[in-house]
Amino acid sequence: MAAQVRVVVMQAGLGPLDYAVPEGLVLAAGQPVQVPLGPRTVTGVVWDGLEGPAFKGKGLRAVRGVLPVPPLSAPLRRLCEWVSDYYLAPLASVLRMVLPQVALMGERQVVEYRLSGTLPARMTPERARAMDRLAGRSGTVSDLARAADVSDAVIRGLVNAGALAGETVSAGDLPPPPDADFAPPRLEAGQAEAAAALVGAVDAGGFAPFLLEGVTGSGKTEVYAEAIAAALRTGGQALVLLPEIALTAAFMKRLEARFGAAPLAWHSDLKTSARRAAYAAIADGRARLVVGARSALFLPFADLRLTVVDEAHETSFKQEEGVHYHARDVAVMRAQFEGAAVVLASATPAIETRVQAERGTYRHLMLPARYGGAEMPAIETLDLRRTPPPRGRWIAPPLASAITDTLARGEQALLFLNRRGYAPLTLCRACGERINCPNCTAWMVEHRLLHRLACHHCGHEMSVPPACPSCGEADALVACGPGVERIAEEVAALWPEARVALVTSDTITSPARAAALVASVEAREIDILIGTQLVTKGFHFPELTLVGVIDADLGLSGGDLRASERTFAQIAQVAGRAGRGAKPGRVMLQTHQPQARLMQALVNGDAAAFYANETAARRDLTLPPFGRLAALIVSAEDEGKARAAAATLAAAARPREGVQVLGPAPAPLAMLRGRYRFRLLVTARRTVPLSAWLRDWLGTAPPPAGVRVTVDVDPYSFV
DNA sequence: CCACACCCACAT
DNA sequence: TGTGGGTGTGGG
Repeated sequence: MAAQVRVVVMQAGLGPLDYAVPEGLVLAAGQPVQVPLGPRTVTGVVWDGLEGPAFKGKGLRAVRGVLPVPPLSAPLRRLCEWVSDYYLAPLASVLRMVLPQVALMGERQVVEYRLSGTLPARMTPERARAMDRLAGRSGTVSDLARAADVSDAVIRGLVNAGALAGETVSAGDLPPPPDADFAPPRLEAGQAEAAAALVGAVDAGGFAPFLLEGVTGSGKTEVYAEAIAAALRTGGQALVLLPEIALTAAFMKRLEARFGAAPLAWHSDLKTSARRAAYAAIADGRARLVVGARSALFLPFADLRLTVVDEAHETSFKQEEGVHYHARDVAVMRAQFEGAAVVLASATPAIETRVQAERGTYRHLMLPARYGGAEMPAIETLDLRRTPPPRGRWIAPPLASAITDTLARGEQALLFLNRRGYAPLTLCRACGERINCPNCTAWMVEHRLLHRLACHHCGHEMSVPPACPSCGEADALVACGPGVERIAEEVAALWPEARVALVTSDTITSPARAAALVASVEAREIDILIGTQLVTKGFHFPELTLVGVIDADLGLSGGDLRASERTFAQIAQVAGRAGRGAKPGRVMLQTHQPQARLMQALVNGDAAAFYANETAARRDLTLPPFGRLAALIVSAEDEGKARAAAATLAAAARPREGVQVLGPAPAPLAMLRGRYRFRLLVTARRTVPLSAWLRDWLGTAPPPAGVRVTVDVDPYSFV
């Protein structure tokens, strides 16, 4: 009998398919291949150990050929299976994260374009926009289209018009290898002890999960860098996952200083050629130290000895589209399959992670003090009920005078408000109309810098209408509430001479922009930073001594089970930006409830009490990690259809001890991208095999045409 | 996921 | 009689 193999084709909804192996072809498990599927040739991966009856029809078709990449390793295949199983995603969807299209093209030459300096004969708004955004960039047509947020046709038009010049390049060069012993730091006693534990685990090999906890500025990076050094010395690879790739520039510099060579960065901004080279180098083990966002977790490392999840409490590690996985949890699973060490590093670990450490599942390493003798900043609340800001302003007098003092001393201040844009709501003074997104149940957010209203959920944009769209009254629209742009306006009015930088995902759009920002802050060219959560992460500015939190209560509203934990972490993180150098830091929290437990814990530096209380509350209510949750969103363009499908699905649930199905209820975002949404929430005891139960349930109740059901196991977002 | 067949509505 | 859009299905 001729040899045959089972192949997972990268087509969601299709199970594994059997193919004949042509004479003379040797196919290892994990090998990416091309196979015929109906009239087409598609990509798939040879897979081992998949259940299911073999194809019994006649005329088994044969594998067409092998793709020029090495087979996916057994640990990576087991990880894919686990992710698929746990998060209820088709194996094909998981494979799409492992094998980005570009990885499969092998060594090939590509043409990269850059602005030539000549202007096209005909200029259009799209062309102008593209050229504006492409200054200083190069890449393939599709890279540039993505970077400029225009279609390929615009880029091709510019190429034909001579405004972009092409150059044929081969796959990019790799950075030189890092040197484990290039510049080892002097560690303080507590740091050295933690580092020794990590190094010991890396040297010993085998699965070893750690929680590395230390206040902001306690030197966690230096500690886990020793574990990276150990992984490098064994000849293996190390991966550092960061929550936000935009702010990695400064981080990369620190690692470069330690290891004498820049790590390999893996992020969505990579050009095609660089991405392909990086993929190949990671797969054959030449790339030794990789830094990336959560997608880097699925790279085909040849010999991964250590994964570090930095800022492991960050909720942005939870993927909210496609496969709804949590990178922190998947990192731990990958380490388990690889037989490797994994370090979750954080100043404010998530309750899930703390509980794992308490249970002894993770080893808990604690760094008690700030590094180099720096003190923790003094945190105080500022009662907005007693000293409110003047009408139409958001900075209360005590914070304003603290800023004035800080500027007078020549030091830097940071104002934090986790809200992009100018104002979250535009209201008609005449009729009370609120400007909503046409596709979502959400307000349109004014972005005054762009002269636009934007929906932060679906991306819908419109210009600010001159008159109320409802009653037609002219000049009646007013901006309500503050966003960071509005704070910047207020700052400009109060301190006209101060140099201000606005730090949001709208202004820091690339690692290059982030690097430029860091450089200008370090060079003392900036006096006041104003930012969203982007500024809470990883910055180290010695001259920054004052942090003002514009609205410490923001984020506490809404029925999110992690709301107060997340707020605590966010404020603790942004507070940690203050006083990291020799000068002491001061933090002011503007709040309407200074007596609240959360505010008191921040003021008293009593994280332990806060977390103990939160943990007890979760335990009492059997919420994660003491119970399990899954959220299902049933959506359709027709509201009635979505509602009916959700009800049918709920009714089809098979009763089981310890499992409860709640709902359906309209989802908090009742309409998103033009689809009506209903939500079901499943609660289960920790001992229930939730994923299997969900799969069984959903398998028996397929949704009708036009209705989509998305499953979110361990949900973080409750909209 | 995606190509294709099939059906129905509507235009020519 | 043609055609375009929605729907359903098979694919090894």
